[in-house]
Amino acid sequence: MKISTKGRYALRLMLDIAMNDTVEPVRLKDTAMRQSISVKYLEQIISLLVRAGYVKSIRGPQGGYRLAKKPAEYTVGMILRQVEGNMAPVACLENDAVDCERQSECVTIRIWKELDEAIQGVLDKYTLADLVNWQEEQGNEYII
Amino acid sequence: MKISTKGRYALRLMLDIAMNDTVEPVRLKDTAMRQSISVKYLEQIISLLVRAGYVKSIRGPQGGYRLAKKPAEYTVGMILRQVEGNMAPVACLENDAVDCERQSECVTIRIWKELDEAIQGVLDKYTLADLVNWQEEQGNEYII
DNA sequence: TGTTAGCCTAGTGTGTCAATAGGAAATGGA
DNA sequence: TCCATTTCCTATTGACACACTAGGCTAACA
Repeated sequence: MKISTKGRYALRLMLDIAMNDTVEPVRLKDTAMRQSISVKYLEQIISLLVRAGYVKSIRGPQGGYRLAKKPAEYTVGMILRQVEGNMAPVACLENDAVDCERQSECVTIRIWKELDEAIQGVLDKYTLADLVNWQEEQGNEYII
Repeated sequence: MKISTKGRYALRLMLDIAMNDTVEPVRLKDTAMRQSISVKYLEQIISLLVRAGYVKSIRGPQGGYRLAKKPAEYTVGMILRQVEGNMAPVACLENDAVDCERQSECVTIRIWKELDEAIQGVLDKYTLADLVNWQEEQGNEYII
């Protein structure tokens, strides 16, 4: 029951882009430095976000990445679901789940359903904008 | 972000014992039949529950397993945490976590903390007794 | 003393995780 | 036009966990 590095890094990556998008787009090289994650690994993660249309890329020198929309338009859940796949705690709650033959007599699914709702509830309650605000409130002056 | 079969089976196993504990203790062979899980795999899972003191074993012929306490005294979370290890969504929230060097500037941890509370909240809200009730309400007559 | 149960440890195939590696393609500047 | 920079794409790899299976041992009842 763990969120993988891919999911956690994706969130930090999106936050890093949100916070450093100035005149120039954000280069992965710089994000990699700031976040202590390899460029190569970030490339893989961001390709998922580009394909989803969450991030726009600009190639060549002075290229980089920009958010496609405003930070407030991305919930944490949207980002995690994009890179982690489904965030449901059991497979039978996934959209494309093959239905389980025990489903009719299954009572544990009630727990999993409520758990799923609780998880998605928290993850969709916050947006990138919230993270940006928190980061600005807290200790960001130290980093500059 | 998935609960493993070990966790899911443990819950079904405890529920099965709770529902079939009569004069004779519950044999794994029977649970295996009812739940469509191999005896060998159930043995491994139940050994974790015996060690935790959640289940008492009786050896020899007419042996089997009994719950050590009443169904209402086991929350779903207790059972899952026992076999799955920690149910925290990120490693840095575990009891014995080595502290992360980025922790002071980390804002994503606020999300993970709230997520963790939501998860434990749901899992500790229900007990085995609830599952027993649900099972009795619903379709249990079909199985008999 | 044999059968029936639980107890214990080892092994195994499969897959995912968490990266690293290498090169191709685009683009702006000298 | 060439070069440096940056994104894009695919392959590979080591480690580890997952989900079991297998085999033998021990306790207890009849």
